[in-house]
Amino acid sequence: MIALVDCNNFYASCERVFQPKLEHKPIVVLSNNDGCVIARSNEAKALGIKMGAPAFKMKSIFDRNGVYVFSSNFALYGDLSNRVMSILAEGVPAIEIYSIDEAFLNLDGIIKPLQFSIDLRTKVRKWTGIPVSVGIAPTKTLAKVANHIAKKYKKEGVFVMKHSKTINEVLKHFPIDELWGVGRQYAQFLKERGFYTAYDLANGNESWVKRNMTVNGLRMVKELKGLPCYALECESSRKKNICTSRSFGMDVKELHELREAVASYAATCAMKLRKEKSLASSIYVFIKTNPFKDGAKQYNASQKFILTEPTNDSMEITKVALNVLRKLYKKGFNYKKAGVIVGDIVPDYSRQLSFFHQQDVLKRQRVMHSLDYINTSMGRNKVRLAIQGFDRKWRLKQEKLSPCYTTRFNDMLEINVDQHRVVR
DNA sequence: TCTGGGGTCCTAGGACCC
DNA sequence: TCTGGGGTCCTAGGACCC
Repeated sequence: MIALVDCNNFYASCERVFQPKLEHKPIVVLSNNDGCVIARSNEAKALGIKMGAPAFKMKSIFDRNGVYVFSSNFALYGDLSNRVMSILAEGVPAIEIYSIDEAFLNLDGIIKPLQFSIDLRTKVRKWTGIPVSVGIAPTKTLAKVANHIAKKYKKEGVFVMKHSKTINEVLKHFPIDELWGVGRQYAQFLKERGFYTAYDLANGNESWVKRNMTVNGLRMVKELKGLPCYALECESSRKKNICTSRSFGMDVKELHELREAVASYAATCAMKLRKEKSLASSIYVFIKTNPFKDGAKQYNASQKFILTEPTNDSMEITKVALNVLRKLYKKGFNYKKAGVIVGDIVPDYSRQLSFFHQQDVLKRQRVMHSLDYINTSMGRNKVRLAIQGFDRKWRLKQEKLSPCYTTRFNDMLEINVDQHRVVR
């Protein structure tokens, strides 16, 4: 059996951990740049606040209902995620960390999955403050279904779906559009052809499904029937592309500002590559104007550059990215977003050093190593390329950022013991 | 004023190889 | 009359996930 453990309203729950007064209060977390709603507590969902809704359109609802609004604080969420995952990893033979707030667990050898999961859930809550739901079933797709049921209907937050009678009963009431692997397009397509529930799809004609929904659709049908098609992926696999992109906090017109931003994104990509022990062979840069601005002149441009030798050197990648940017840039537009994607990634041990540049490459590797060491121990961007800029006016808007309670000394929670009162 | 930021996989079609 | 059979690689586009 496979368990899917999913943190409830994860980002909102993270904000609550160090501010217990937010318990039972509506909370939303906004995307970068404080743009859209990307997480909601149950109370916020009950107010009808939709996932992905633009924050500025929701402002009156926020004000009227005393909604607590947060900018996203990924340092906090990432750290709490690591804590949850390490607790889950104890006591099961294998774990696949599927996303920041979800993990599949292999329950082989666990005799009482239900009691085990209830205990696990209590432990995670007690040790981290994060509430989780657990769905248990013979396949990943069914575990996802079970998790939905656990979260929605089960007080104890756990649901086991083992026997085909239970499975069929659940699938008959499970809307097709909530299935893992059915997005908006497939949902509409399937409904137009009379498939409304997971049960309808599970009993569909397999070759028809394969023809219309590719081999992935076929796998989904088999998994719904209890035949596993997706194994647990426990080794984190090497990324094939790495992207760093942001919207700007303001309109950006000038090349020198875009250069700061693109250089920063390129350097971040290089850092992510080094963290993965990978090298990239291609660098793709894009810039775009704001598509939501009515009547504004629009311009989107992008270009890929293939390197002669793969690299993860910040200076090299930045230099190439800036050369591409120079070709893309046109004066007279208000740019809203830019990004860098490094691709054609290979492991760093596969590097072929060129005969002529061997010494240079080794020297630069040492520089990069020192750079990472300083920035890891003393704070992000403590040492950076000058071109990345100093005032960085284009940076994100993050007006409602909570403290990094667990990852920054200055943000640590202070408790006044005498008065039994939390000071911060 | 104001609309996120990451990823993956599959397929078809074209170009090319022997 | 009749024109093979097996591949790979690349790209664009479309779907999905969190």
